[in-house]
Amino acid sequence: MTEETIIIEIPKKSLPYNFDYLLTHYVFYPWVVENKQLVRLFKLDSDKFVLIRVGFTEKPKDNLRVSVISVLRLTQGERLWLVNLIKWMFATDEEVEEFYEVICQKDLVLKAASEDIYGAHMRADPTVFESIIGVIVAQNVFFQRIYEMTELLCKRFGESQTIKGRIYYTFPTPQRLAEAPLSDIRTCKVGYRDKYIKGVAEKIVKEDLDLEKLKDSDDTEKIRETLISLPGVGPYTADLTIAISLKKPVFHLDLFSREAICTFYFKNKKVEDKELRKFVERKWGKWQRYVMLMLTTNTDTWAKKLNTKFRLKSAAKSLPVQ
DNA sequence: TCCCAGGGGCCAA
DNA sequence: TTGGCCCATGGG
Repeated sequence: MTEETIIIEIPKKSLPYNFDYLLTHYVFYPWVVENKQLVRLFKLDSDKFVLIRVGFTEKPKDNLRVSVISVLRLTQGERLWLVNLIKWMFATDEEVEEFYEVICQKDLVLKAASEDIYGAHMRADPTVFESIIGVIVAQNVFFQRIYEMTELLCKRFGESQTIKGRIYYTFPTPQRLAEAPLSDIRTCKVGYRDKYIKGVAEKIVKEDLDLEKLKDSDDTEKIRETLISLPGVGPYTADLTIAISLKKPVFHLDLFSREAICTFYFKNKKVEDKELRKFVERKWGKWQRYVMLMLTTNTDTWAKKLNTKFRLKSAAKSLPVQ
């Protein structure tokens, strides 16, 4: 068992950086929060298990402080791979200053929405597959339930390691979910989504798809088509996956985001999807996915500042973990 | 009990 | 192409 600490500097141009936001919002399994650190287990291609604990230090400047525990010593290449993955997941190179200091300041709604999570960077999943499963699980349920579903999936189909007396899980691989009986997946309380989860996994395995390659493409229309060809993936799942996993400038329309846009920008009037898309793309361009993050995070809370009632309850805040 | 939820597949017009 | 229904599960 080896342990080392890696410091990842957050470039000045990427500030402000709100780490507290990451500790308290959208913390889905296999991520867990321990002692103000985001903790999770990975299995590398070389089959080595690695536990990372990502924390934050402000002095002498804003850094991610990552503690890496591995059963077998990592090679230089593996360490580099891990650092790049963490930078990607924690969006340390995303230059959000213009968004928070300019875009949000000149818009009353975004100003209210951004106050409590000012400087938030959008955390990305390590793989596109994980994002797809995460979004499928979010279809047609109160968002609060996806915390439980992802936890059950990881505990049932992920691999585990016990480190310092605690047990940690990896996110399930496509292989593992592809070979699982539907009834086993169903035990994770995912309901009718069992066949979507297995279906996506099966297609990836059978057709030897490499969804990570999509990160290199800028043809979002093509990417969208590719994703929608997967079972259980429609426009919502594809768009949200592209936004959170591929970091392309798109946004997702769902019951929640439609209602948010119509409430705050169209005086509660119902508006066609086509028009909503045009409106968002034109108004916010490359920042549209950050705008959607603001509009859909803790909406019912900040709406009060605008003397507006918002019907739906946002479940962006994860339940407090010990 | 019924209704609804941060959709997608399917099938009839 | 569009509109309705169904699909599990859990909370109000």
